[in-house]
Amino acid sequence: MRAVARLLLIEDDPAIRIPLVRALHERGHAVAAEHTAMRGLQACLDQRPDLVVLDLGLPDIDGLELLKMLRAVTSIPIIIATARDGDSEVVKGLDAGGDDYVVKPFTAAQLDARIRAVLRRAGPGPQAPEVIVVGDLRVDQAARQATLDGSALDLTPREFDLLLFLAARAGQVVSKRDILTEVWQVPYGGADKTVDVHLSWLRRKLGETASEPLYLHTVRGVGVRLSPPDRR
Amino acid sequence: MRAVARLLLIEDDPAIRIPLVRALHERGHAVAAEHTAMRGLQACLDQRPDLVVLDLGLPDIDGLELLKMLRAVTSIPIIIATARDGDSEVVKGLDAGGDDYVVKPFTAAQLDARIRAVLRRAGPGPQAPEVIVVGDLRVDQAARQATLDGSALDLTPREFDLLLFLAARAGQVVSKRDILTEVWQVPYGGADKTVDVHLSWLRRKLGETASEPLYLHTVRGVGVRLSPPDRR
DNA sequence: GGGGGACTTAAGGCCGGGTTAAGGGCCGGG
DNA sequence: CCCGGCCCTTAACCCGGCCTTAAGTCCCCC
Repeated sequence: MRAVARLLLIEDDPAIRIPLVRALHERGHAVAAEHTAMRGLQACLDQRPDLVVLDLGLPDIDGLELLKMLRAVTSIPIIIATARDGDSEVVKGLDAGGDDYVVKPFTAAQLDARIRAVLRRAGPGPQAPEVIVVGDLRVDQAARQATLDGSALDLTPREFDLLLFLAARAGQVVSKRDILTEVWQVPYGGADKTVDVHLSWLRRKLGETASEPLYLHTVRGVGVRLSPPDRR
Repeated sequence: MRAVARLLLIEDDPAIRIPLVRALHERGHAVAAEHTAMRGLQACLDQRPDLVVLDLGLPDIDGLELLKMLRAVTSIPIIIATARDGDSEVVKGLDAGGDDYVVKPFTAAQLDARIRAVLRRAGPGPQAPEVIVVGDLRVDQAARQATLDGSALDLTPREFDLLLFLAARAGQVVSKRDILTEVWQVPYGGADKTVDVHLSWLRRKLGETASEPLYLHTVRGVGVRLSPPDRR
């Protein structure tokens, strides 16, 4: 787990927000705070926090709507912290994608414990081993280095990120939209030709072309898949 | 996610246990129940449930101790459901390894929502490859790849969609009307000849013809059925 | 024997993806 | 502070394959 978790608190009431930021900070978290849904959404995309604490009663957009918007683009852990204590509210909040739901008033100690519980479960997430091996391709995450048949590949940062993303999902088809949002960190953009260009360069460095693929198989209409070459 | 989650409820009070088992079962879970910590531990090791709902006030061993014992050997999601509502109790429960903490009395709806939230986050364990197998034919949904006798089939997007649609309904006759609306996504079109053409190409790639079918059996006047070849 | 549904093959248009080249921005070094 | 290089983006063009439409033939069933 990360030494210090980066939290984002989205809460409009200063009487709650300010002391809560202080309390969470004292408990060893790095805390950012926003007071509207739109600013919270923006901060979420910019900062990529480890966890979001979300109030439902926001001035501009209802928190449930914001939650659904966030869930459309990210799987960041989200804890709902709100005054709405109705049973159906809790169910709706959790089903909309919330990881936990605490009702005001709550103590900082309990919120902190719930934060730690959620982070513990979400943390390792998609088990990211140090080095991913696909066929004769090795991708070393920590060293940010990839080798093919034992010889190092000279990759640019984006190329490595792209290769790492694909290697972590080896055997599965990945859409270019997913690549764009996850690797390029853009919420939604039409210009996915950039991905094509980088794929092309990656292919060249892998010693293959789109028409004679070894590792990067394009699945027309869907995306690309990284899988070991057919030995025949 | 699994079609149906296998839950284990550890709760000594029959006045709570019995209706709760019933309520969770009605909500689509497979529920087992134990009334002591030791039996719960044993059941946990034997059955390997997908999630445990744990009461803290058990007759033989305190629930917190049981939680720590479980955490020493497994990472199964555990939701604590108890009457102890003290703040420090919640913190201790979560820090001991609980994934969530609900205080009695709670509704079955809320517990169910929390169960779903925790399961969603704990996710499909290692991996859940969605592969459909019919005879020597394998259809891998995530990889969008089909293999026959172990060798990969080179299918076009529509061909794969068609094969997947049929494989998901293996053994059943599917009308071309259904294929047209589901695979081609057209509300209603008379030109279902396109389906015939694709079926023909699919047959060729499967190494069969309509007169010598292996997997794709046409049912005249009704539609087509995908089923394993007769071994002779 | 006739009719109709089904299968196959052929041809053409269209769209998605690949590759290359040029331009601009950022960063490090001189 | 300036310069140079690397890297990313954008744009343009090309290419190939896939889907559709059309037409012909077969075969089953009436």
